[in-house]
Amino acid sequence: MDDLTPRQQTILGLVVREYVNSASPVSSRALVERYGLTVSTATVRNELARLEELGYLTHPHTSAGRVPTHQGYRYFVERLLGEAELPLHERRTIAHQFHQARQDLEQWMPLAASVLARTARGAALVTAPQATESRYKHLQLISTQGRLVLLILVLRGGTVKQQMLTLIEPLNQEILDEASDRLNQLCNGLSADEIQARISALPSFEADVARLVVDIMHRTDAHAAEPVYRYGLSEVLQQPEFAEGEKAWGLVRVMEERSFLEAVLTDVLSPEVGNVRVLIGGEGRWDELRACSLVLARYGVTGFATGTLGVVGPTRMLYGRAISAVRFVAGLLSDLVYDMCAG
Amino acid sequence: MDDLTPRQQTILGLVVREYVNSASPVSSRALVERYGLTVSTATVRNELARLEELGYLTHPHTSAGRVPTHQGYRYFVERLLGEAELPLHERRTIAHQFHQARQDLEQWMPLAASVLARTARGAALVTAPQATESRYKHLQLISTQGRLVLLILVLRGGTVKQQMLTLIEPLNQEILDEASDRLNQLCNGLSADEIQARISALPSFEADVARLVVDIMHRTDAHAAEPVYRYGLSEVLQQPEFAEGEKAWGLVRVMEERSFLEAVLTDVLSPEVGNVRVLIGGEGRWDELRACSLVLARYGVTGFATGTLGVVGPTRMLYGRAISAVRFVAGLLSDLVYDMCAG
DNA sequence: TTTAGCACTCTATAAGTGAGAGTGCTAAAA
DNA sequence: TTTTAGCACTCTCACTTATAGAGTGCTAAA
Repeated sequence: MDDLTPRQQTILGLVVREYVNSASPVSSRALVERYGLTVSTATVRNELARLEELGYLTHPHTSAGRVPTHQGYRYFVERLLGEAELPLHERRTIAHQFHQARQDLEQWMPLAASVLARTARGAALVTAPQATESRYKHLQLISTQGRLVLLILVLRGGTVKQQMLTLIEPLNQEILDEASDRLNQLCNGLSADEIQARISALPSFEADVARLVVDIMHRTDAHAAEPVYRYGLSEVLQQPEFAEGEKAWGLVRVMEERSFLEAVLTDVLSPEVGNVRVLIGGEGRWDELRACSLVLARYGVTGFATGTLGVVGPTRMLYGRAISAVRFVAGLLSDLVYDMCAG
Repeated sequence: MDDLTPRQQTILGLVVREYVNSASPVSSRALVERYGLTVSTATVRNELARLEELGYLTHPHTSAGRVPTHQGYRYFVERLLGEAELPLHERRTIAHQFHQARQDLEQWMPLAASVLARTARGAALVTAPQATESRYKHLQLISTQGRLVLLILVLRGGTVKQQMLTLIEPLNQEILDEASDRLNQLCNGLSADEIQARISALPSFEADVARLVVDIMHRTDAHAAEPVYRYGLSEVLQQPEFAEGEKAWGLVRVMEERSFLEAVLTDVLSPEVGNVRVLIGGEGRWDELRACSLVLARYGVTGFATGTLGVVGPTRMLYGRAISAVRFVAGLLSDLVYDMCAG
């Protein structure tokens, strides 16, 4: 993968841009006319042929224009796309929306998804932040009726888990309060294993509750089921490349099938909060995603709680917008998580 | 809409069944051969022509077989489909799965969605149960860091709301506990408006918290944002009728766009828990849904908390399975809600 | 190295053809 | 009166053929 001449870079960039706009193969004439190049179409054709030899472009057929290959998009994303930010007014609007929802934890995720989808013009995915290792913060037992008790467990990082609990014999609220008070004092800030180690010292009812708590925390750590927020799938499916349903399956699967998303995420993103990553056309590993690109990032605070967010679209995607939108929203969410985690 | 002769009913039923299986227009010969009718194809043809005159069937073109119209499906669903239940072994399997998840509140909804989708062979939608009028049950204030406090509000019916709260000056956990204890004693079982009426009698900090609580409860009652659980969209999109993307838009929209779903639900279902309702081809009111049918039901306990669930698929849907699956799962969820609400 | 010019290739579109599926109608049979 | 056999008719589907146009690749000159 030798380096391209400046002119080749310009032309590759223009082909990508033009193709992203028009959704149809780009001809040498279109490039010269629309972008006012100072060379002739023949020259452009020579360069296009060279770029094709190098693997950055293809031909759907002999007499069609050029279309970027995955490698072409990759080069575009990594070398030709600056670190542009979203325009100031968009950043302002988004920041404002998040500021308004600042207090309302449950709004963060759906808001992030819808903002991301609209800004990046793709389908957005956001997973709730998940503590690296869950740590006990607070427990509440609420008597419901007879022997049914609602257990509410708050973990560090703001995760709240609820579960039903059936007692062998009815207990009134005061006894429940005493038990939860004792557990709260004992377990504050501990991990599942640390609580486990202390169970034997507890009276029988508290021990039962503690066992359940440990169980919930283990399940949480195995990140079995933090919800995924989605938005914008229907918009993306209207793109011409998905007119025949088959092309869209991979996209719908990654949006819907948890295990598939999980596989892609663990493969593409490191567990640390870091840079935005781009997965183009499944990158050889996921054939269903041949027609899609994903722009992904982890947000949150490494070591406390992290989540992921991203944009899914056709490979013919507005990478610039998508990347800056993902970066910006990830930053906002990280700030919110930071506020929560510092405590 | 006069009544059909028994033979016409039989034939209409067979056309629907055969079309649902084969996904292509049904000819008179196919009916006679595959279902061993004791009349000739010509007789069947006469009946088919009559059924078409009456509006139950159509012709894609002169020399194609018959396809049911929306009216045809409607007649099939209302008159020809018995009140069949799912086979025992499926009911057992499903009941078992719910029994296992009995304790784990957060699992109910996703479980219901996936069971429903698999059983009814369609895309499933489930909304969390929502109290008719939310009633205060329990409040917890948890100090996080400095002036940030996590407020957890439990409502009757098992809804848990969480929200951040920024204090003017830091307060330690004991003071917070005292405040929440006082509010818990005062507000237990009250509605938002009843709490509102008592705010003036409270000391300033408690009053602030109570105002926030009232706000949250009002927002909840306006059912702004109870989550919707989905499952099985990708399967449905593989049906031949959605091969060209356009037909699928309506289906994807109803699965994804909250406001659209809301509109359909309020139009089709009464607020009371009741029978399963079927919406065929948008029933004239939603053009986007021309190619889809919805099988919907409300579950829960009228007057306490209700939610909705349903199956979305092509009009060429297994109505029998879908209806019995929706009815069965709605029953199971209602039982679970009943257990919660009785307290 | 660039460019003008031109032959060449391939698609997209339309039009035409024949086979086959399935109907609708008619007239006879039950 | 209902059912049925028979047959003409219609329309789609798959395949072929023809044509126009877009866009390239190559060659030879600037």
